[in-house]
Amino acid sequence: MNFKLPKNERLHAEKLIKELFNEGSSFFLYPFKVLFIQKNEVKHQPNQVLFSVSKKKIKRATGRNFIKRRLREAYRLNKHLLAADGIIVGLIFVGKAEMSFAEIQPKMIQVLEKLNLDLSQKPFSP
RNA sequence: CGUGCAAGUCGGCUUGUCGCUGUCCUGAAAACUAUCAGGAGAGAGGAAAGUCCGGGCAACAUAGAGCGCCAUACUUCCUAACGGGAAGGAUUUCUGUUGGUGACGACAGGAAGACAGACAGGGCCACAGAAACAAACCGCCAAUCGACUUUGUCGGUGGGUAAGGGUGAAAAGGUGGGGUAAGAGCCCACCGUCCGAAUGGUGACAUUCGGGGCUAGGCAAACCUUAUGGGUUGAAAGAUCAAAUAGGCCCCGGGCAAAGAGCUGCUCGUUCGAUUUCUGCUUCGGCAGGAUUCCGGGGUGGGUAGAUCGAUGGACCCCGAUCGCGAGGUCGGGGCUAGAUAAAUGACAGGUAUCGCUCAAUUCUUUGAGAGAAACAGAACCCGGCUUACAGACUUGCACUUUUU
RNA sequence: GGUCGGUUCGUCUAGGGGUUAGGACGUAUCCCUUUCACGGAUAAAACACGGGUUCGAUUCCCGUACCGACUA
Repeated sequence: MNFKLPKNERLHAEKLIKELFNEGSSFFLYPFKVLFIQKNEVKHQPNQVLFSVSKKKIKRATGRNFIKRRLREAYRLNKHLLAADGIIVGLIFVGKAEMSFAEIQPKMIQVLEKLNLDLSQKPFSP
């Protein structure tokens, strides 16, 4: 099983990020706000994911780095739950305190399962 | 041994699995960039932080001078530079000893500070107080006039007077003596202060001698003056390469003869044209070329997304010698030590060092087990400082307490 | 990343060295009214924090914390 997370599976293009925030669908699942959009022109290509932690919620840069690393780790170990189909996902951490990996991982699994369900219900996204 | 203060050093170590970002090597595919697999080796700090100063670097600007604005301000030195640092000076203050009737001084040790200028100028100094810069409210004093209970007291007049009172943060040099109607640097000695000279010191300044009677309240961290420095903007600076789409320009081919083009958000309307126009030839029927407009193709310039450089070998680090009180300088040898860009150092499972807590054993200070604690904090072009945050460990020096000798 | 500005009652603000820190809305009490509202009177309530300059600091200077604006 592929546990890698190279650069082409992380979202870094400014145009796609703007599109995600302006036109993507979203839902809350504490401690995350999840944004997602499915692009037809990049179908059957690897999914791209973006992690973000608010400066308002976590004041110290050290704490933000820890959260982002744990999010990345949780996604890396569980990304097989989501079919690779050109899905762009934004994971925004909205919790107030730092969380350990043992707390984050079950939440990440819930998020990916819910995302899979939503996408299968409406297969044709704009 | 313990506690406190100051200075300095360090800021856990390690095994396995799965991952992230550069570098090098090998292989695959490809031959412009770029991709994949495997291996080796590297991968946050003392403050990376705050962005408070200084410099490198880059672009732009730039005749000279002045005004303005900002910053700095004892001296000498260090440095690429600094508002940083070192050494020193004076001042203030604290402690101890000591001299003097006193004002005050001497010596030793410690601490502190943005420490130029208040006879360049204007300004401010609330309340209180007579008066806040050069002052007569109370008081003191002799003279003169008047009254009375006549050698004194009271009141008036024009004067003298800064010793005393009270107010205030601050009241016009201070102490002691002489002097006087009372007083006053009015006079003397000393202390302070100012001016000049000599000596010592690179200098800030110090010491000694002589003189002035003293003319000088505070605020410049308010305006200001003097001296010195500052061109502006910051790596998202700047340089190079460069898709797709839509414009610009050039070339080629084709269509058409008014079908159109411009103004306008759109309609109406309006302008140009409507014998399309211009040039040449002409047998006057037209023909050729160009312009305008539409369609298609090709090229080219700027430039967006994006990519590369800038950008990590440097005022670098370690060791030794040498010069200097020191900050630091010079010489020699060795080393290469993050380079990301929606932004890399992580996750999980153990072992171990440190710290106390609980339980058990025990030769009574050790052993074993258990559950914990472990700070401040994340490079963003790079350096030199400053400031702020910080669990704990170690080294050195000083002070104090207790015990033993 | 860089450059600037601000912090005053619960809220919005004035004051830029001088001792009661002012105003509006809000809050509380009383009056008015049969009652409520309106109106009137009174009261409580603040200079972000730590140093420094000064006789004296909300004001001037330095540092810290927090908030905001601009810059592509």
